[in-house]
Amino acid sequence: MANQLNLSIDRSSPVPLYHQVVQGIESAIHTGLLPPGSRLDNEIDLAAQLNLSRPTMRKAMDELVRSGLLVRKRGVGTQVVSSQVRRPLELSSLYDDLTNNGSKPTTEVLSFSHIEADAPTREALQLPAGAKVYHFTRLRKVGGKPLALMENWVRDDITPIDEAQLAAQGLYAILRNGGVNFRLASQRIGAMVANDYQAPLLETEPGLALVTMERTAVDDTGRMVETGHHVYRADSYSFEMTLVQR
Amino acid sequence: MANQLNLSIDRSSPVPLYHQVVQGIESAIHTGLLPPGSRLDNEIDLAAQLNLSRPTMRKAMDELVRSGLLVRKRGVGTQVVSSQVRRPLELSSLYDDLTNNGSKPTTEVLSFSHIEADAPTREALQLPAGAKVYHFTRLRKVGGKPLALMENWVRDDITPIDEAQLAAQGLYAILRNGGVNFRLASQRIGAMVANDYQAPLLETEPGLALVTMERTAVDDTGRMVETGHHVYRADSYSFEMTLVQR
DNA sequence: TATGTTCTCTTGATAGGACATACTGCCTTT
DNA sequence: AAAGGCAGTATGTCCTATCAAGAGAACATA
Repeated sequence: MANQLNLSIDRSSPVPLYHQVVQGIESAIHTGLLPPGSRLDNEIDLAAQLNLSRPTMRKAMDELVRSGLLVRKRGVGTQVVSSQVRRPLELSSLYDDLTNNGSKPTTEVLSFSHIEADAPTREALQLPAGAKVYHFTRLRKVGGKPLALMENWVRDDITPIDEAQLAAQGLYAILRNGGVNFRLASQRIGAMVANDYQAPLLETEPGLALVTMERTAVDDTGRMVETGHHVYRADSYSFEMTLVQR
Repeated sequence: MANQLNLSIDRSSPVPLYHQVVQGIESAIHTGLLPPGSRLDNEIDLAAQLNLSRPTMRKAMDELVRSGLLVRKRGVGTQVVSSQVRRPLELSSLYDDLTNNGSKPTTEVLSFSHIEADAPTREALQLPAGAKVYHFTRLRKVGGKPLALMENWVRDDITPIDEAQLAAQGLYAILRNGGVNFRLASQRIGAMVANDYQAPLLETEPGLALVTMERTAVDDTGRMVETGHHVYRADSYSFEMTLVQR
C-alpha cells in the first residue's frame, strides 16, 4: 500500500490548496502513476503527507469522486476507478471542445440579424415584449467536413455581436469576453432525420440521422443569456458523459 | 430579504442534517415559497436559524448549487435560479424514471440467454476470456406504446437473473436487490434511423429517427456490472440535463 | 469447527473558528 | 459632478476537533 504520490503543493499560489490536490491526483492518474484499481492511502495519512487538514483533503477527493475518477467506500478505502472513464459533460461550447481536441474548426455564418424576439424566444430567454435579440445560424466544419448546423438567439443587452466575430471564434468565447460568467445550462438531446434544408448544408442525404440539442444558458446573475437549437451529423458526433451516484 | 424558510430539522433522524436542509430548500423552491430570483439569507444567518454550523449549511448549499437550483456570488449572496431548471441527469434506469413520473411501464423480454461473452463485451465489462454473461433484449412500452428497445449484457457473478424478473421490474432494481451499489456510469448519446428490425418492434417506420444510448455501469467495488445499447423513439424520448459551471 | 463478539481501520458527519477575497455602495476628494 | 478610495457584507478557503457508522479481520467461546 502507501502509494506515494509525491505531489507538491504551493501554499503561496493563488490556486486553492484543494484544487492543487485535485490537479495533482488527476495527473497522477493520467500519467499512470496511480493505475486503475489502485488504492490510495487513507485520508488522514494523505493529509499528513501533504501537510493539509483532513477537510481540505476530503474536499479534493470529493471533487474527484464527483467527477468519477475515484470511488470511496466507508471502512474500506478509496481507489482509482478501474477504467478510463470519460470526462463528464461540461458547460462548454462545441468550439471549445473541438479546439481542445486539437481540431481546427471553421465557422460559416449562414444568416445574421438583430430582430425583435418572437414569443417562443421571449419565453426561453424570459424577455419582455418588444425586446430585441441577435438571431443567427452557423455551419461548423472540422477538417472541411460539415459537422453541425446551429441556430441561436442571444439577448442583445450584454455585448454587441457581429458576423465577423462569429466566423472567427465560438459564441461562448465572445460572450465570455463580453463579461458573461456562465453558471449553468439546461439542455435536451434528441434525434431527428435530416430534412431537405439541413441535408445539403451538412453534405448528407435527407433521411439520415441527426443528433439534436436544445440549450439555454444562464449567467451568474440569473439572466438567460442564450438559447439555441443545434443539429449534428450522427455519424460524426455524440454526447459522452459520466454519471455519478450521489 | 430575510426569507424565512421555516424548515425544521430532526436531529434524531438518520438522515444527515445537510441532506435534510437540501430537501427542505428543494421543496421550498418547488412549492414556490422561495420564488425564482429570490435571495436567501447569508450562510451564517441561515446556519444560526437552523442551529447548524456553517460547514453543514455550506455543504447543503453546495449540493443545491451543484444541482443547479441555486447560484452563489461572493460578496453578494445566494439566490434561487430564475427559471425552473430540469433535474440533472442522474444515475437511474429508464424504468425508475418512468415510474417516478407516474407512468406504468411494461417490459417484454424478447430474448434471454446465458452465454459466453464475446470479445467486445469482455472488453466493455473487463472480463477474462471464457467468462459468461447474461444477454437479453427487452422492449419497453408505456401506455401500450413502445418506447425503447434495449439490449444488455450483465456479468453473471453478481446475482442470478431470469426472464420473469426482467418482465416484472427494471434491470437496475434487480441488480440493486442483488447487492450492487452503483457508483457511476459512462454513457454516449447519439442518433440513428430505425432499421427493418427495430421499426416494427417500435411500431414505427424504417427511416424514422431514434435516439441511441450506450452505457456501462460501475459499482462501488470498481467492477463493470452492466453494459447495454438502447434505442428510443425520438418522438417520445429525449435526454434532459442541467450542466453546472464548476 | 462454527459462530458470535470485539477491535481496528476507514470514511461520513458535524462543530466552531480564523482569515482571505470579491462585490456594492457610500463617502470623500478633486 | 465625476473619480477614487474605503468600509461593510457575503462567500471562499482552511484549520483543529470529535463522534458516528460501516467493513473486515482477529479472537474468544460454545
